[in-house]
Amino acid sequence: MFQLDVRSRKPIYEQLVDKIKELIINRILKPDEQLPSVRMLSSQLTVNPNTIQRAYRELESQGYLYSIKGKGNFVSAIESMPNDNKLGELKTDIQKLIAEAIYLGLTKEDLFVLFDQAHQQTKGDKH
Amino acid sequence: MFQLDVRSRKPIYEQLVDKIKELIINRILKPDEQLPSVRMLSSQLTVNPNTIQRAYRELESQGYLYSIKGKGNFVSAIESMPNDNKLGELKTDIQKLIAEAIYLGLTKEDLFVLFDQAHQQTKGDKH
DNA sequence: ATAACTGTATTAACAATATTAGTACAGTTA
DNA sequence: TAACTGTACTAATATTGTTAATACAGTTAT
Repeated sequence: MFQLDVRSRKPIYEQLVDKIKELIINRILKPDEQLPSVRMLSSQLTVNPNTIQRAYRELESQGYLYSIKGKGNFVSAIESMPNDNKLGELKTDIQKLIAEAIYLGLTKEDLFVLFDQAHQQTKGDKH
Repeated sequence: MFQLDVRSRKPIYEQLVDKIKELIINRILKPDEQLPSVRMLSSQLTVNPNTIQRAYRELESQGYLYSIKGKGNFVSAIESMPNDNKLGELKTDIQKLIAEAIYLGLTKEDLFVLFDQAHQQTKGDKH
């Protein structure tokens, strides 16, 4: 399910957060779908359970997951997410990267392509 | 010249890299312009010289600065930068963020606004 | 040539953090 | 009750960011 790079400078729990978030964004994991349990995933990835739990907790605080004690961790419905400031912060981040990319030669057309590709990923399996 | 947050989880040298890169991208620092010396900036910011040097070295390896021993650190000309892969990596990063933002409701029009704003920043004082 | 700047390198020490390990407790389900 | 879930806590270790002190090398002006 996951490919981790234990030698990376990026912490394992952050890699996990990124990967899982990606699966949710690309609708591979659907709302209310259950994630692997902390212990199962930890043994699959040969990583400490605490590390998995930390990733799940982080995703929960970001609104991508909700957890029920004794049952498991589940994907949040988009509507139930704290959408308010999150999109604004993302826009700020995107704008910074765009500014840098423009400096290096990015055109408006390039950006269109990126949008369309991203759009396909996130909505591709909607129907 | 800079505002640092020593209590941030983000390392000081990374904050420096980001700030200086921003000044270069927004053409506040022009090509071949000299940056403050390692020791001057370190005493201004009350930060260890090694930390400043690390930021400069990082920016140099990214192609934004070049350094001459005994003279100082200077802003690279855009033409002399290793443009090749850098823009490609940026595009990948941008696309990831856009995908996440789309999931949270970003529209194509939103993205246009971001582009235009970024474009103004980077080209605003060109004439 | 000397003085006073520049960048660069190296070593040691400290603090914060990521990760592992082990254990324990609490809720759910069959 | 048994076996699964999440959660909490403490301790030990490894890595990394940061500081500190020192030294060396190139540049520039006097």
